[in-house]
Amino acid sequence: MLVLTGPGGQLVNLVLVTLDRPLRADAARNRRALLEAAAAEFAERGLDASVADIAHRAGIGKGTVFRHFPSKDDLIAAIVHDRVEGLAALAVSLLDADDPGLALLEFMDAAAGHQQQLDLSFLRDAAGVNERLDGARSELFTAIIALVDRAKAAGAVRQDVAGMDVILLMCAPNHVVSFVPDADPDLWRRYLGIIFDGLRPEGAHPLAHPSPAV
Amino acid sequence: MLVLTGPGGQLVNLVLVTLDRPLRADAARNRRALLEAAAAEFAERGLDASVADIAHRAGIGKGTVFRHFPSKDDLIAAIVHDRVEGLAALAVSLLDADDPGLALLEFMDAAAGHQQQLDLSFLRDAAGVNERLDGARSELFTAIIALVDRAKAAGAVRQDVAGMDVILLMCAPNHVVSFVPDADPDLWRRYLGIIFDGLRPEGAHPLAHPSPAV
DNA sequence: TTCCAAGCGGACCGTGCGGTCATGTTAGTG
DNA sequence: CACTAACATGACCGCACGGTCCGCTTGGAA
Repeated sequence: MLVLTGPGGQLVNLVLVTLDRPLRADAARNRRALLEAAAAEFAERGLDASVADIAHRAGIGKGTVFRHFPSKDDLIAAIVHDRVEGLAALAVSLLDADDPGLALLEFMDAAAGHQQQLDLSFLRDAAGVNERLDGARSELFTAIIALVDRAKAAGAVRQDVAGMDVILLMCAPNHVVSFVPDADPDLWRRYLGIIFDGLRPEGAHPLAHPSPAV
Repeated sequence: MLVLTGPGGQLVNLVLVTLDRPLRADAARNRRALLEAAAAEFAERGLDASVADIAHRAGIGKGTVFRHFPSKDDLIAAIVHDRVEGLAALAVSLLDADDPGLALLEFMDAAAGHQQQLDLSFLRDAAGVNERLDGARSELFTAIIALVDRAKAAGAVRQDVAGMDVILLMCAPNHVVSFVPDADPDLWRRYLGIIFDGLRPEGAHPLAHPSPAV
């Protein structure tokens, strides 16, 4: 980052956008190991896992972590970006499935499965910090909303449910399961089932509160 | 705490159980302010709120906090104990309501409302550390299980749901809502509605995974 | 009014964190 | 080879936290 003084005295930040020179072999290897270790560590101990532990797990020095990512938040954002992008691609691909209701269920299933490895709390914490992440996130959100709209049109989910509801509720199964120690790794499926049943039209009771805006 | 050396050389800890001498007037006042401030701070910033901030909010010194509670965990446990006890009393009182289904819904409503002010994550974190808390918690759990059993017997909730499911799911609405910034404080009611609909017998689909043990 | 145990408070300590930097190492080009 | 830019490293820094401690203040019984 180059910092200059512009006319009027205000600071001008010129961010040198990654002119993606290919990484040296060792650097690329370390970067892969780092991302993998960080994902594993975050999955096991949450976002509070220390950079030092991550570096150790990756078999590299702590300084190397900060060579690849300027801050811990950027490291988190990189991992999250990958997941969000993957989920968005899945959501889009499910948009032309035969059964819209099943497609939505399949998506929520995959989303919960991914979250098992990384809590989605970044959606709250890492919003606004990283431009690329924000883009991927809104791409994911619009795909989910389309998925929900199709399911509603097909009568597979209740009419008073909105895309945002699914976005929020897909975080619930794993969170709920995190309370039970030594839980079966598939336990979240039970609660996804219950929650999805709550989204179905049969036996739906009027909701007391409107859905929040995206 | 008195630490002695017993026969064989091992340490013997004699915990002087609170021989509840009445607190001096100022101490009682400070203790009330402390508990109130801690509850508010934890509600706003989570369990990571610092002891120093809590003390400042209560208008007392940091040392005073540790005079009343030997550690931060004990402070948390005290607050949690109160809430758990309150919820348990409510659950028990709802056990002889006319409509078992409505009683369960009412309980979950109250539970979610309380959690709005204090995440229930203590159930995971503070287990095993505090004996009194463990007692209150198991009291709460058995009351909830009874509540669910009554609702099942009345046909108000699906047969394949267990008490533990409700215990876990009652944590979900507030967690889900925590992702939306500046959310309406009543938004959790929407998701409680959806989740409770998922517990109803109408439109229930078989669940893939059995309920965890208590 | 006296007196002291109970209570108070904030300077202080050890620890672990995210992040930096000067120095040493290595991949890859010629 | 040799040579350099890219890269790796871990000691180090500043900070904020939970928790301690000791000198001071005060409630309340006599």
